[in-house]
Amino acid sequence: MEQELTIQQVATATGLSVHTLRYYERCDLIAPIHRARNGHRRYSEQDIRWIHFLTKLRMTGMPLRQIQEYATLLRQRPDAVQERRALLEAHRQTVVTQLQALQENLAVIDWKIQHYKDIEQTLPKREQ
Amino acid sequence: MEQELTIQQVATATGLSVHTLRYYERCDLIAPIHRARNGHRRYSEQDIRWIHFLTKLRMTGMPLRQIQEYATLLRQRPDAVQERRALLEAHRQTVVTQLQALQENLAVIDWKIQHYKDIEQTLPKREQ
DNA sequence: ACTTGACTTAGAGTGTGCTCTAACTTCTAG
DNA sequence: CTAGAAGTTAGAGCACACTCTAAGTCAAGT
Repeated sequence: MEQELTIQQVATATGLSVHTLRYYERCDLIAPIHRARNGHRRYSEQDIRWIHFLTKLRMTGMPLRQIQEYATLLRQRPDAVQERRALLEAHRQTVVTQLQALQENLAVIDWKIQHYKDIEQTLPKREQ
Repeated sequence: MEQELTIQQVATATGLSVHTLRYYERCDLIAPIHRARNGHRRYSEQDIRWIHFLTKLRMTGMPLRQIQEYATLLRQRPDAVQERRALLEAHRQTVVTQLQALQENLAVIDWKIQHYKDIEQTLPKREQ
């Protein structure tokens, strides 16, 4: 029942392009994928799960370099749970900071939008 | 009482580098800055205010291209308040979406961190 | 007169993260 | 047997946002 997916299927399932999947493997973000007899990649369930998680890391802005470190740790020292947690917590902190900054800057933009609305309401005139 | 700042002072005040300030001007994100007799830039209060606002836009991920459009609108059609508001509101929407995605992905990372904590507590063993 | 330091320009270089190309193989269907 | 679709590789190319360099100008201080 081991379902092995082709690169195209994985691309569809994860939203990454086949180019990106190969690129990530080249950069060691993904461990060397098992090959069919003809040399084509066959992704396992576990591969897919990892790819899903790595896209979460990417989408929170973790650089490929750091994901690569995490991935290496995961493969070479699977029992180094603490180290992996430390990496995730460090990243978590940068995301939280990023989130706060984003909210503050959004507030400024919202304020500006409101300012424009006020101007529009007090009849079409000029403004800085 | 018109305080005119040098590029270095503006860099310090805004957190941008002098290189970036000149680059932004070249890209039309900043209107041509008034020059002293020797050709050196002298930034006005208004210039500073605009640069501060543009950094908010940048920090929320607005591409330079879009900021340039907004800046052009601001300079060439100062009474086009509605158009500027439309640009800001479109951007606002992408920021809100971005914010939501960030929070969802952060939740996944938090879940993973908690998972690691659980493993660490149930004595040093292995894990996927 | 000379050095120092802040500025100027055009243009080259860099880092990140893809994205695409060319040339090739391999499998399947007609 | 052949055409076409899907995969492979190494490596080139691209978009974005800076970042730096080289060569020069200019004003102030010693």
